[in-house]
Amino acid sequence: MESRRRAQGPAAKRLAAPRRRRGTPHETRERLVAAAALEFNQRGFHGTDTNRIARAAGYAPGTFYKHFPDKQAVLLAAYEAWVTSEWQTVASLVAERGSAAARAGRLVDAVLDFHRRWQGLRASLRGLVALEADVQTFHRAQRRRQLDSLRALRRGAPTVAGRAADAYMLFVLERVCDAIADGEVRALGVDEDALVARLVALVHTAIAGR
Amino acid sequence: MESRRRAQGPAAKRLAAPRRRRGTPHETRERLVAAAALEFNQRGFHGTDTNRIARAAGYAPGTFYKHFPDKQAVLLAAYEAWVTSEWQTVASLVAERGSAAARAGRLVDAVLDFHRRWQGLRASLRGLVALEADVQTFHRAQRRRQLDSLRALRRGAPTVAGRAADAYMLFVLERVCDAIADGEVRALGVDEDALVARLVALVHTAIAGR
Amino acid sequence: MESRRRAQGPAAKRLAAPRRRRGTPHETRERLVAAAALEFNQRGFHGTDTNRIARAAGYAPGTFYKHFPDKQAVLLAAYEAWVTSEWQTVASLVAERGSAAARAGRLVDAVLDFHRRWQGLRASLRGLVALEADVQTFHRAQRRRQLDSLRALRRGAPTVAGRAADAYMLFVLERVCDAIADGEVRALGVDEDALVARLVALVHTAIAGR
Amino acid sequence: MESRRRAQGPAAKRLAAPRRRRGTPHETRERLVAAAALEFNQRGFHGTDTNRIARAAGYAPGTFYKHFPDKQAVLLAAYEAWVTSEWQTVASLVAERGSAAARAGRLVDAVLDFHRRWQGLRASLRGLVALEADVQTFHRAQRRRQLDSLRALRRGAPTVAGRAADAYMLFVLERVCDAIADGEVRALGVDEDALVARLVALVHTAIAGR
DNA sequence: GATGAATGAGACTTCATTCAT
DNA sequence: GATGAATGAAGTCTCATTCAT
Repeated sequence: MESRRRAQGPAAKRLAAPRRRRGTPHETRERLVAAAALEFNQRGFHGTDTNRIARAAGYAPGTFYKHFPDKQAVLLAAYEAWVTSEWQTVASLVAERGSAAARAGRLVDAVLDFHRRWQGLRASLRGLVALEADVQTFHRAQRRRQLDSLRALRRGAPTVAGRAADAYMLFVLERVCDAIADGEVRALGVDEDALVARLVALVHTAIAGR
Repeated sequence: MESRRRAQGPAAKRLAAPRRRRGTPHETRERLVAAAALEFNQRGFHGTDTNRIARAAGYAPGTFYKHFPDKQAVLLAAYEAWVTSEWQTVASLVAERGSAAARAGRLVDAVLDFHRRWQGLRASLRGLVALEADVQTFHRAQRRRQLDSLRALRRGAPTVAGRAADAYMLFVLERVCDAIADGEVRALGVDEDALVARLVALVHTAIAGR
Repeated sequence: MESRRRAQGPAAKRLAAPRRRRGTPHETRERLVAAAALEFNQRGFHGTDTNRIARAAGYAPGTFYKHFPDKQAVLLAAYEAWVTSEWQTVASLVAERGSAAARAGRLVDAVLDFHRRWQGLRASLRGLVALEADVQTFHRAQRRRQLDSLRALRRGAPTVAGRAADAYMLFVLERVCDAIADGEVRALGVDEDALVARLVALVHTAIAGR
Repeated sequence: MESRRRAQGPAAKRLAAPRRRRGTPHETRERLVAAAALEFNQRGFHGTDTNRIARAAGYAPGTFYKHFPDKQAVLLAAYEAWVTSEWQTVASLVAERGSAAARAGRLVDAVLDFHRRWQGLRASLRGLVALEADVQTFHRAQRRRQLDSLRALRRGAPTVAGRAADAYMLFVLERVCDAIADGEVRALGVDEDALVARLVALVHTAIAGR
């Protein structure tokens, strides 16, 4: 009954692991971010797990942690990719030729499209921004970038009033697009076009001076 | 029926008796809802657990499930309590005497106050509305109630355009108040008063016709 | 391809869980400690896991964490139980009637027996004491208790020299008993009885004055 | 055969080139052993991983497994290197001229120094010796070498009694030096010098006959 | 009605090991 | 010989939920 030690035995050695090189680490990371964005968008941050994200990207669980320290880190990466992409689109639309009205219309359409595609991710994010300090910090940094870009677009004087107007526009645009994107507007029997028209008017004012 | 106390043995300790918080089932339920609202507000839906909620309310884990089928159910109950309370306040403010401008100001203040107090709960909710069918259904029902109330307040013609305007106002009010409530506005260096002024103007227009 | 949310479905509810009340929580805890002691003793701290300990004690994995904050905590509990038990035995042997020589002999036998039974646990402990601050703190507290008890047993002057002699005895007793207990002595072709005799002599000196 | 450098493109960065540490396989192995010894000493066997060891030695994870079949193998290699080094030092000290007392003093100092430097490695080892058959076998082989060396040093009769005395001395020396090395003695308020004096006396007896 | 110990699926993360390059 | 991205089994811990008392 004594000294029953050394229990590990030969089975202590870990098994092999067939693996396929599928490009650069950077590509792997991108695949993970893309898979995570999709997962978060469809099931929410708390509705998936890192194993599932890795599998969706075509990798084993461990691979995830070679590229991100934890689950929250991909969220941030996915968030950043999305914001960057959206903002580039917006910036190029604003810079286009054409009447301010036309540009405003295209801009609202583009934002609406982004919100439709990333509705779930956005919803998850809002919950996390309120509770996770890192996410909040990141979110505010993005917002600041947006505001700064807006100011540059306006070429106007960086008065506080201007900044408040910009912020107001961002909040309104964001919220109304969310409402349309997640189907709330339609479910409420509210006319989407009427809301879009309001948004276009709002944006028009903001970029008209340019 | 309320005298159920632990029979105290002869050597009854001087320690404050465990003091069972008894009462009607309704009271128990209310305490649970209140505790849940606080918990969700502070730590988010995924940041607490039902045991913790029960304990915060002064009950054992099992008690929770005597009153709610699952965790989501309290969220809905807490949500309803909050919306009802907010809307009663709003309705009474609108109904007050005084200029539309004054009433609009008080209304915005009140909404802002609610958002400040329930910032965390609101943030959690947004994530859940997008992901959980039941929460979404519930949320839309509340929204419909709000729109219907607004229409009644306006006493105006229930045109679709009016409904769109009301919805727009709700979305804007909600989003900007959230931004102020969670500190985003201040962190961005944006003038809060300027934003509040915009909200008041918006609300003023909506209730002016009354 | 949009809004594919609400993925949880009915399977989101957790399943039932038949459970049997097997006594007081205190008894549960004791069973867990006992099972952990056995596991650590046989497979080492890093050779088992908390799920296995729980199962060995007749419980589900979660039960473990109702009684201990983490794996290290049971280690400490098992350690304490063992030290207490050993020291009670030792103290009662020292207190017995009879010649100092006879008592010294019985004491060494008893210590040796403890070391034989808890050899694996002791070995694990030594590694942890060096690396985990909490374990080290705990270990030193136990050691201090031993030294204090020894001083009391000696009834002698609490001189530093006396304390050094006591510590020396403890270390030697411990190490040689370990060597005998884990079979090293026999494997080396060294005469166990000769070593035991040395220990008895050492202990005799220590308790002779009493 | 050593000129394998990354072909540097035309735009070769000024950054210090990756500087491959090449050399004979033997050198690679030695570096790995040295790095492992340090890692085990600081963080314990279960506190590091083979990737970390490889990196610390300046290599990639795969390189480790070109030189050792598994993690345990480096431990053994590090252990052997250390024991050999210690024993060479001890042997040369014993062989020195001078009084037995002086030599005993220097020997204890040397052993204590070794224990201080390799405290963590030693602690890890003790846990593994009890649990891993290979480590135990290896450890006993080393011990036998020590005992045999001691006998040779004594030039005396290889009686069993003598062997027991040698073993006793080794155990005591080892344990007390460990206790001093890991700070336990000081933490207990025990006089280190008094313990060292006892060790010197013990060693003196052992080598006096020489 | 309330209790609270117990459940167990499952999420997050680690790391010894492999193999295509 | 070396590389290092990838592997995947496994361990630690959580928490929504149940049911015998």
